Amino acid sequence: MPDGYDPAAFEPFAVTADLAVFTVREGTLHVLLVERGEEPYAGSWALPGGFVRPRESAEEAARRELAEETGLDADAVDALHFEQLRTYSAPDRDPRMRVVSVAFAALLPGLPEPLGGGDAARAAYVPYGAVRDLAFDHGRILADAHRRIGDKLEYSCLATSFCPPEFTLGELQGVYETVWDTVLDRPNFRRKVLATDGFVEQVDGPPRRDGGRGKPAARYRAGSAVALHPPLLRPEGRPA
Amino acid sequence: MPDGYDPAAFEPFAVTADLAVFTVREGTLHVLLVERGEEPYAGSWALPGGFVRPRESAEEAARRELAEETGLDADAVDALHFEQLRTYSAPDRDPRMRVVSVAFAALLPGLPEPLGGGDAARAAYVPYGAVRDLAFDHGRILADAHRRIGDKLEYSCLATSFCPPEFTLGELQGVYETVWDTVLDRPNFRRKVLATDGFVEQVDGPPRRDGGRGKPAARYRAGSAVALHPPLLRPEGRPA
DNA sequence: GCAAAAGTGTTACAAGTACACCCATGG
DNA sequence: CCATGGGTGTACTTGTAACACTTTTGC
Repeated sequence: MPDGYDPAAFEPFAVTADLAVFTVREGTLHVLLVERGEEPYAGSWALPGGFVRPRESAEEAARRELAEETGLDADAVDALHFEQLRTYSAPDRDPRMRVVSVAFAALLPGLPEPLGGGDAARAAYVPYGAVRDLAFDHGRILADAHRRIGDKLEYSCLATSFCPPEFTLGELQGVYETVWDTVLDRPNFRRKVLATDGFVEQVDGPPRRDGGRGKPAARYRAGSAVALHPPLLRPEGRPA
Repeated sequence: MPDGYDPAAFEPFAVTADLAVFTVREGTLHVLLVERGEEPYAGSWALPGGFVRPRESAEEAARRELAEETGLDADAVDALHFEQLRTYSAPDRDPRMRVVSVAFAALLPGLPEPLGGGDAARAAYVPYGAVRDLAFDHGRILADAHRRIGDKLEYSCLATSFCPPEFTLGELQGVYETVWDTVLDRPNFRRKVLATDGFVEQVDGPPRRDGGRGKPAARYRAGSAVALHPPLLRPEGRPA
């Protein structure tokens, strides 16, 4: 036993990994939520998550839980952007017992992934703006996650994680506009992205035809860069 | 009991709060370390920290532990900059039992604070560059904390937390140069800081005489701003 | 032809960089 | 009078914002 630790003197702590999973669908930011089946908060929506098992880290638990909830296979989940947010440890955050939650943010490309089987609980992608009254302190966690993702778009190449393997600059710009709820100048956005080494790289071959009107767009892949120097700052004064 | 949680099926988790406490002393970045008295890692240096108690959050535990280690009174500790870093949860990070550590970074103004009583263990401010072979994964935690503090100097007004209540712009610049291990252009630094509303505010009265040579410097206090728009970017290509 | 989306060019302005230079003080 | 640190001025370069304009497609 560690010095200063008397197991009998401490009520047990449980450790959970909770996830704020974002995706962009049809120009709207969505969050993956599950409906709780039991008290407390039965019938409320909550973030997906679960207990960290004895032989796994919080990161491993988060990936495992996400695979279970979404039905994605392990390889697909491994490829996703995952990021530890922070840990929520207020003593009363769960009325039943002492639960410390390590929160993660994850980004899904906006594909028509149906929610596979997984747990019996109902799960759905809910528009971010329509989310209300989550269970526990999950509303707070979700708000923190949203702020973090928005901030990270400024100085990292994160936005490509919201896109399928091949995408157009218009789609990439849509990610920024959706998460920031703002409108960007297309010519400037384009120059900025292309001027950043390793942010995106053009794919050879015929341009993208997605059924819509307008000129077909060139296709791009995510590049090898991670950081964005200089940053792509979000317009401050005028939020759309 | 929460659904899906069977206390008997899980070995107990212990939760600790560990601290990376930085201060600038005589132009060098220092970290507060404690010497371990017991196995494992007896005789090694480690980050200060301790177990989260049943009725406190990890943040409260961190502040309590810091007060105990440094001998600072509670009010002084409450005024310090505190920031949750991330949580370290690898199953084998402590060989004795399952310990999840919520890590924090804290900044002390560089005053000649002697280390008060506190625990029996030896504690010291160690130059950051001289730190080697910390116990557990504390080396990793400390490196993460250092990177985070350095990054935050760029886009927040954090640097004033390293300074006493009144300081000169030269001292503030010294904080940046010490943490980043670089040299900044004084005129540009000055303009940048003064151009940022609420970063610092000048104190009336006679200029600062600190015994040294040179023109006496005007004194400043930390302002009310928290963020730095636009950021004060660290020079990239030429470190020092 | 017209709307819609992609892509190019240009201009005006703000910000960051790299200096040269003057000021006040202690030794 | 000179070394040292504080403070001002300025030219140069880079990055951003705003906007006009051309191209290629579907209807």
